[in-house]
Amino acid sequence: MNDVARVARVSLKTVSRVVNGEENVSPVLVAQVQSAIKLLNYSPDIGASTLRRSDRRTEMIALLLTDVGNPFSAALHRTVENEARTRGVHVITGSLDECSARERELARSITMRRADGLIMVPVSPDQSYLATELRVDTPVVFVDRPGVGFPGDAVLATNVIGATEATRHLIEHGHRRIACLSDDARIPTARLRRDGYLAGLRAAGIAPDDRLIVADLHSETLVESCVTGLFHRPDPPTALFTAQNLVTVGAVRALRRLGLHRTVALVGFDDFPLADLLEPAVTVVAQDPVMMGRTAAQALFHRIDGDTAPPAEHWIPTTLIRRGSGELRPHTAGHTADR
Amino acid sequence: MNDVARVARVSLKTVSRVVNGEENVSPVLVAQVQSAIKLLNYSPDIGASTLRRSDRRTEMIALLLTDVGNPFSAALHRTVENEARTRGVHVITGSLDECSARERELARSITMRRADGLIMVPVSPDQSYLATELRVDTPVVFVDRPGVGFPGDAVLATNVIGATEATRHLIEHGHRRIACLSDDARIPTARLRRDGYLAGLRAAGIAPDDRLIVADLHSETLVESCVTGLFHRPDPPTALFTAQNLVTVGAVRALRRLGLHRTVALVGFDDFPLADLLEPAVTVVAQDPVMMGRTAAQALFHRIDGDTAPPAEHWIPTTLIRRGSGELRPHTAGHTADR
DNA sequence: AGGGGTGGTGACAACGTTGTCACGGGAGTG
DNA sequence: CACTCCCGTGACAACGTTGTCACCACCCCT
Repeated sequence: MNDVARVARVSLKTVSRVVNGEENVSPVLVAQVQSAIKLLNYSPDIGASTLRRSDRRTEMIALLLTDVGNPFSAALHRTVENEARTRGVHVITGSLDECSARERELARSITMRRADGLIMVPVSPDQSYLATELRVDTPVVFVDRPGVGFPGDAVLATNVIGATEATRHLIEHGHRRIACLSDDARIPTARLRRDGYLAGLRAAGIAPDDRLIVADLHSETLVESCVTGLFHRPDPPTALFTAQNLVTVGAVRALRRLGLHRTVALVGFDDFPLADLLEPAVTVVAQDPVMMGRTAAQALFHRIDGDTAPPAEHWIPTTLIRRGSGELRPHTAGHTADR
Repeated sequence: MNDVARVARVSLKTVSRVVNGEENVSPVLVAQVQSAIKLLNYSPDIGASTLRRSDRRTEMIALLLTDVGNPFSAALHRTVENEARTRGVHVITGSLDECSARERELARSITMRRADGLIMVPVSPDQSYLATELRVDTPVVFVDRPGVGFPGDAVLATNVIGATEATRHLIEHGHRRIACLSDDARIPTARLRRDGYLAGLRAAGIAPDDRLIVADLHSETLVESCVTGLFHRPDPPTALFTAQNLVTVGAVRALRRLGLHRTVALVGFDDFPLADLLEPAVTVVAQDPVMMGRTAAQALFHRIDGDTAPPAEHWIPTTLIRRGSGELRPHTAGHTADR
């Protein structure tokens, strides 16, 4: 910028004015400065600018997801990016992998980078550390799961309602022995979806059977062996409710292998690409990651713009999508656990 | 930092030394400074530090993808992030959407943020603008497609070889009328894959039939209507080679609708989740996004570390994965009883 | 005892930018 | 004609850091 000023024969400040499009600079000087900028390939340094400006905006927001490679996270990311783009704001992302240490580490890093705001899928059981870690007045929006111990808006899917609806749907199709398979029980959404499942059973007067409720299925192979185990027991379920994406896919694989995919009903929580092309197509309770991302971004920008209302919860409804697997009726003929 | 110095009763510089873990500070002062840091919740400002340091590293790299929401991009992103994480570097991403203007816009923004390096899937026909846009000595690595007009390493899949292999595979299973469906012809990979297809035909002495070669299928509905059209003509293909992800999925949908999915063979370029669970499971030429991401990141960091060798091309091999759809033999029932 | 390290510390300038203030001059007002 | 006002411009300090240099106090040599 110094060089530009020298070449354009104006002061530093005038260059600054031109670069920032301020008013009250004579057209002659504007032209001089602009041609000097072009001549020197000058590019302003946003970091230095941020340092000096009074508002201290970096025009960057941070987005901490479970895993930028997974479809739900990627969809969120894309929506947040779209929303940020309209404001000329950049998104800087990180994958947490359900690891608390990683969450703190990234929060610290975000702070050192002075992001204007933070959208996160909280992973550790408690976010109160943000109070000291984060710079004051950095707004935080939690997505998918509520934050604990730190005030921030939350954007949440209707997990309980959706799971109840899935369960009721299966019950309405004649099932009474419905298994509930979920991933890591420490994840709040997993617990809420199981609660919804239990509520669905209760509403129909069905006593839950602990042997049909399995948690901590955090890998696809675990899901497969669990499902296989269920159907090698005397009193197998006639339907499955799978409380997460990867669990659903694992269950499909297992049922396929057991030859039961046209026999055992299945409803999954969270939609996934190609669910409609499987045979049978998979009935799911779909979340709306686009709506969640947009809502979160808009909430964050409101806060950045100075909204100081108390933290709000935004509930994004889920939708039951009937595709076939959830409409199978229970088979009365003896089950065929192959082999 | 000023406050910390005051509270710890040391100079600014000593605080800096402690924060950066420099040697030759007496343990007593280190302890004083650290407790002052804790007391004040001090967090260093990486922006200010970057501004002053002689190396000017921001510890951020930029990653420009076609769309962070699409599985191939998301997989690349995740791998690059992993690689960057080991070096304490952040990744800042952007989606280009095959839009040249967006590419330039983001390149400019990256420059203003002074990213240490850039990994990009080039979208516009020419990247020579980077020479003036980018800060000198900012290394660039192109992924998936070569860059034009600007020197940078390139990490490329073996598109031609992979497409030839797919075509040969179909020919070996008895097909002679093989359609080639690809997306936007302006995308280099689309052209290369078509070239590979043509080479495969040529090697087998099969004359290409222009009516079986369709490009610019940039939406799934377009693919569906195209496939439908192909099979309503007198001389339909017995096999399809689809040159991209979404095209493959569109073709699966169309074949399904026509009831031809067990009749017409299909090989797709680029793998996708659940391809193995469709019926028939989809044979693909799989790219290796993990290897591509890792290679790109490593190449970039080498450059950042000062490697000044001339730009290199890294070829990442593709793999034919036989799953069923590509092993279907041509049906003789139809018009031409070839066999 | 004197000379040459070396280890620990701080003063100060500088990175690239913008906020603040001051100044000169021309237009508008009484 | 004097007074005010505002417009266009620039000088200067400051943002939060770190590189450079200088300083003092010690220790180890001869």
